[in-house]
Amino acid sequence: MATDRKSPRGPRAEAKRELILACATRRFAHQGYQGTRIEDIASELQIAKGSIFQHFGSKAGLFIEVYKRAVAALPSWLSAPEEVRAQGFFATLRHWLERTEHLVAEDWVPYRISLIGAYGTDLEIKRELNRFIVSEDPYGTLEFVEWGQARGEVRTDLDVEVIASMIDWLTGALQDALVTEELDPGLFHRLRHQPDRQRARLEHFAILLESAIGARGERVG
Amino acid sequence: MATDRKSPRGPRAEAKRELILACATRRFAHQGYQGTRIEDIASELQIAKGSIFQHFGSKAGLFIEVYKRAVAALPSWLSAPEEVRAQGFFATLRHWLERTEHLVAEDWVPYRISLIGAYGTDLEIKRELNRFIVSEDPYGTLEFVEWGQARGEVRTDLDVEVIASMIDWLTGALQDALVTEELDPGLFHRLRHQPDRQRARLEHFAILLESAIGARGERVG
DNA sequence: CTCGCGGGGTGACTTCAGGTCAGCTAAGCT
DNA sequence: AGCTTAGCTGACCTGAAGTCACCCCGCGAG
Repeated sequence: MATDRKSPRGPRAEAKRELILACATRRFAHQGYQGTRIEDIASELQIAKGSIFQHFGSKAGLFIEVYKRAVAALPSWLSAPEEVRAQGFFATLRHWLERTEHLVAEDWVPYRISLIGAYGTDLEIKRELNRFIVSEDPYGTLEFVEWGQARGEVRTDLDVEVIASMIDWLTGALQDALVTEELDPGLFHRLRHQPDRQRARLEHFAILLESAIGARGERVG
Repeated sequence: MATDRKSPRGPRAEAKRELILACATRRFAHQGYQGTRIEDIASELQIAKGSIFQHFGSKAGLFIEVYKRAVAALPSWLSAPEEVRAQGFFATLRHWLERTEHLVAEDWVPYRISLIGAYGTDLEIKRELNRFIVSEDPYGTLEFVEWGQARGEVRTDLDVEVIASMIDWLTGALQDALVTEELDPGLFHRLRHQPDRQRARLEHFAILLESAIGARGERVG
């Protein structure tokens, strides 16, 4: 698929990498993966196309780098303000659910990149991205769940991985539905002009999650 | 993107459409979207490449058709055997969760196509597929949820759409994790040689779903 | 039986974007 | 100033999607 020449490593090269990444991030977010042409990035930056391949090996390599940065820039569960965390696990979870729409409005780009990584490339790339997510756990979901268990708010009768996966899958899908109409099964974009009903829907998901993983649902066994 | 010439409609043409779809389905399932070349399909069938474009307009058009068929071939929730349904909503849900691995082993192809449609193409195509899923509801999740509510097993204090979306998202993600290691955050493929532990994990998800949407969790108010 | 017609098939050709590489430029060292 | 080498360049290559002018063949009319 790609060149295996070692990419430039000097300090001068680092600055250029940043430039390329910034430009690529913007273009991927707006045009999608297929819609972004390496040639365009090069000409926007007034550099040669070959240069980009020198640095990132391939279009896929460039996207993977863009993705890692974007995802790392998204907030982790436990990075909520102290006073929110003090109110507990589900308050923290609600805090992020409610903030998602604001955060998306403020800076749409990393959410969009994360979404394009999830759905808009191909399985080869997806495998790579998934490896990254699993090994880095950038949102710190596992830690978050363990924290909730330690506080006695989250059930402890099921494997942490199972609970964390459920949270990741559900909140990920929710986020995607909020970011892009294409992925919304009619839950939010159909209520574009009724923000209070949108918020009610988010609260419904919070209720579902709380019922699912809250310690109250625990089975005696 | 594609040709807009009207595709052949005669009865003779129909047979050829079927041939192309069958071959394309197999190749998409095995090689993925990007990895499948129209040229190869044509030469396998001993027909001209142009012929395929005549029928389906573009590679994307061909895939969308393949996807619709594959998804329509998957079982809907309420198509479970009578004796299973008689045991109720969550028994039916468990029935499908447990059967997924068998069904996948028996005929991997439609699951794989559904997965490739979900993650392995691009957002343009995904929009089209999502429209299909939303408008056709091929698994009948909405109906299934209403049936569960009518039996008094599923909570009625939240919108049906919200509950149905949760089921679709979660069981979809589960299915994908079972079908393809690339999408598994380590829940199943790591336990490849311990089928009983895999089954336990599935049961854990069933428990989570039951806690989430069961009528027991309903809030008074 | 032949002729004309049109649905459908054909494959060489065009386009276009990712990827390559032999040579070049310039920054830094001696 | 001369040497070395990291990093840049852009013409070129490749490979796959998509196009289209032409052909073929089945069929009904004469």
